[in-house]
Amino acid sequence: MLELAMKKGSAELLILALLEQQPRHGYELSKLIASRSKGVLTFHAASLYPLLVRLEERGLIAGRWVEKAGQRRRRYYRITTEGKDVLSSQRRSWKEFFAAINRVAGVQNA
Amino acid sequence: MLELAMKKGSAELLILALLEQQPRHGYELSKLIASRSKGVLTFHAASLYPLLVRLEERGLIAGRWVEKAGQRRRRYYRITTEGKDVLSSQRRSWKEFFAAINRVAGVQNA
DNA sequence: CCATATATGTGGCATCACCACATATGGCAG
DNA sequence: CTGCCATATGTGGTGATGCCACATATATGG
Repeated sequence: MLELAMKKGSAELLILALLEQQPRHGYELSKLIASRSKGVLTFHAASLYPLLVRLEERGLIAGRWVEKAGQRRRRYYRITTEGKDVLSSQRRSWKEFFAAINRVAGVQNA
Repeated sequence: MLELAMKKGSAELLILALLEQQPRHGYELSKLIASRSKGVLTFHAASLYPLLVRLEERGLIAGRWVEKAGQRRRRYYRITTEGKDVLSSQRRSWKEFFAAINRVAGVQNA
């Protein structure tokens, strides 16, 4: 498993990117992050739900409760226009970050 | 400037990588990280010096004071054998982390 | 009937980068 | 010669964020 520290701040990017494709609920997001990263990234419920609340407070995502028979209630989130802007900006920042790390520490050709 | 959160944990990798090349002192490390990353990464004194102490306590680097006339005292650090092992392992982890982020969030082709 | 997966959430803790500040020396401009 | 900047190392307290343990509630399968 990866070190705790290096994961900090990545959850926000991952959530926004997954919600860009379609609205999803919290549990689905945690499973998707784990499966698509092949188990490398795993964000726990205690990290994820408070983060979703913060993202909604900041207006980057919008949630609504969906109740269906034979299912526990789910809160589906969709990305907002502002969220898309932030995602686009974060993708650039992460790319820049990766490039900088590679330049200094030679991760790519290690 | 990059977001605070995404930098967390990267300082350790950067320091070990720079010390792999040759022994250096704290101030030099902070300047090197800033210049080689073209200003994208900037670790402040208040982050760097405590981290150097922690790395030395963990046996990954070893420091010694060097006093020269016409210079303030400097503490030069060299990477230890154990530090090289950890660096190698961290390079792998970061590479894995980058790949995972790219798979989930599509940073590479954004 | 009980364990597991689904589904959301809280309280307290650890980690780690930051700001503000402290200390000390050399060199340069005014 | 005085003030300011770069060099050089360090501390105390704060904020952000992920984690563990725990709590709650429903559907499904053995």
